[in-house]
Amino acid sequence: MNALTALSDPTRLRIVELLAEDERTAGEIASHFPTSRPGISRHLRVLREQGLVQARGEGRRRIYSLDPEPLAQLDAWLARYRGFWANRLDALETEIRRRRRH
Amino acid sequence: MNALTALSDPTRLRIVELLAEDERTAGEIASHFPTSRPGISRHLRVLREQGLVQARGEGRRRIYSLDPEPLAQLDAWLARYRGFWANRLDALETEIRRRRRH
DNA sequence: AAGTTATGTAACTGTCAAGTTACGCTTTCA
DNA sequence: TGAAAGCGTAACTTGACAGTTACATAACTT
Repeated sequence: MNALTALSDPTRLRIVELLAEDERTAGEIASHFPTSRPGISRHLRVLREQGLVQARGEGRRRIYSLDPEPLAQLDAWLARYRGFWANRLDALETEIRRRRRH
Repeated sequence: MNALTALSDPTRLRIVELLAEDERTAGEIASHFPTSRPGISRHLRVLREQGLVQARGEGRRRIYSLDPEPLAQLDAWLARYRGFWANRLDALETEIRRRRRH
């Protein structure tokens, strides 16, 4: 559940939200925060290491995009406990999900 | 998204999993970890403060149980991005969810 | 070629949180 | 009633991490 540790920082959480909208360069991302650019660079590194984002180089800039895999994992983890706050519609969701697992 | 910070610690994550099975006393919980009992006590405090667990006193012991609310919130947050790893069945889920919001 | 832009890394600092031991309080039991 | 059981809090230590400034590198631009 590495997504949890990566997302526990509010800045990184926000970065993920930004990248969910659209991919962005490191600079664009940094411009959304009061934090210095190197600081953001390190956050991006953490997100990369945890597999939450991917970076591809394009000329002198690096374009970051979201990699949903860890989020999907987190979602799967949560699904196990979804019964706790379930109502009928949620039960249906769970059923769908269970069935898809084949 | 306070669940994220609370669950970023692996011990606390495990505690939540334990309490998802069944409610337990502080001592029972602590017995599952190498950490000292006071250490666990502090983790429980964090979980309490973030609303993830509830404690009720029963004689000289405290019985902890899971409060799913923050997990439900986290689930709702994730739902916004579920499209990223979606297939058709997931799209149906989203639709259900959206509709329930009334 | 020289300067500027885009980005990452290095080294340092300060804060916070998780761990420990020692202690205190309340409840049970012999 | 005194001892033990069950928990929590206090005070301290230590390690991790987010933030900063300074520097390095690579790629456009003129």
